[in-house]
Amino acid sequence: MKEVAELLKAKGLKVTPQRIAIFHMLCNTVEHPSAETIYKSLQETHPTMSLATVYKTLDALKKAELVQELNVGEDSFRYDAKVHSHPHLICLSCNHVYDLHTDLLQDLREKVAQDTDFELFSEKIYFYGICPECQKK
Amino acid sequence: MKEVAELLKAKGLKVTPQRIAIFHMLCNTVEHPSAETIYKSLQETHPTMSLATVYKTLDALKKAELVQELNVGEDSFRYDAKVHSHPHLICLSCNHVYDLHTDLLQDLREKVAQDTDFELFSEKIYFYGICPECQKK
DNA sequence: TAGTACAGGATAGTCATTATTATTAAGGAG
DNA sequence: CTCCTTAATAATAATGACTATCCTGTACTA
Repeated sequence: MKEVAELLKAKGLKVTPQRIAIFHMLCNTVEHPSAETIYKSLQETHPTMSLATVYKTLDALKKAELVQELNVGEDSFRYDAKVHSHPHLICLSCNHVYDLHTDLLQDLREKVAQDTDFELFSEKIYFYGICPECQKK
Repeated sequence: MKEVAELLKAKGLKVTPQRIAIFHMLCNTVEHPSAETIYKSLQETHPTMSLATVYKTLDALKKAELVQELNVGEDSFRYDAKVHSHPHLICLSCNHVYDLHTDLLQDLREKVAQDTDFELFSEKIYFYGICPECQKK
């Protein structure tokens, strides 16, 4: 919990209970929640927190590069505290979003940059399919 | 123009002037337009066409797999008549979206499927950076 | 050519996100 | 530690992309 506050401060963000709660929650989940989901799951511990605060905090965290925004094709964004660029796997059955840790994409950005003369900063890579759990059903 | 109608019919879609216009426009652009953009650019030739028709047509084309929907992180979707899965390059300066034709990603889906035990159907890959044009400025 | 199912047009509704505004609290200076 | 300034929060209204509705019109089948 302490570290969370430190990270915020290190980025020049004012440290508030709301920001700590949201960032802490994102750091300790593997779920890639949406703003709405974050809001609901913090209702218990922070019942007075406004949904607008969640959005603004996520925006602040995003700009501070403490969080990345995922765009898996749903009607809302999801958020990931693992800010290092990595691909995601989306199960079309249970709608879970999983991190993919692989070195298959290691030099990809560099190679693409060479091929296209683009100056590349980041990439978003999403794979869509059925997760092992759902395949069993 | 004829082929466009044939493609629609082949997919069991009723052939209407509006659908022809929208699909034809998508087939002959490299711009990856949004629904709004499509609507505006067809105003001249089809002034009576409703925005709702654009949305409904795009939905029909998407379901018929004649078009793919892109989600580059803007507040609206873009559409691409090149339905074969291919990566896109987004210029953060001019906001243009470019197709990337490369074989760097050839066996990627297969490898990822093996690594993760997912059954994979598709992927979306976006690279973000500055295009050669904008770099000159 | 007539009938029917489905597409189009107009527009109201929905829902995620953003803007607004008054209030409150964080964090630095003294 | 207390005051002050600035920025964050809460509540809520507004925005804007997209969807639903509903009635009219038209593409296709026989």
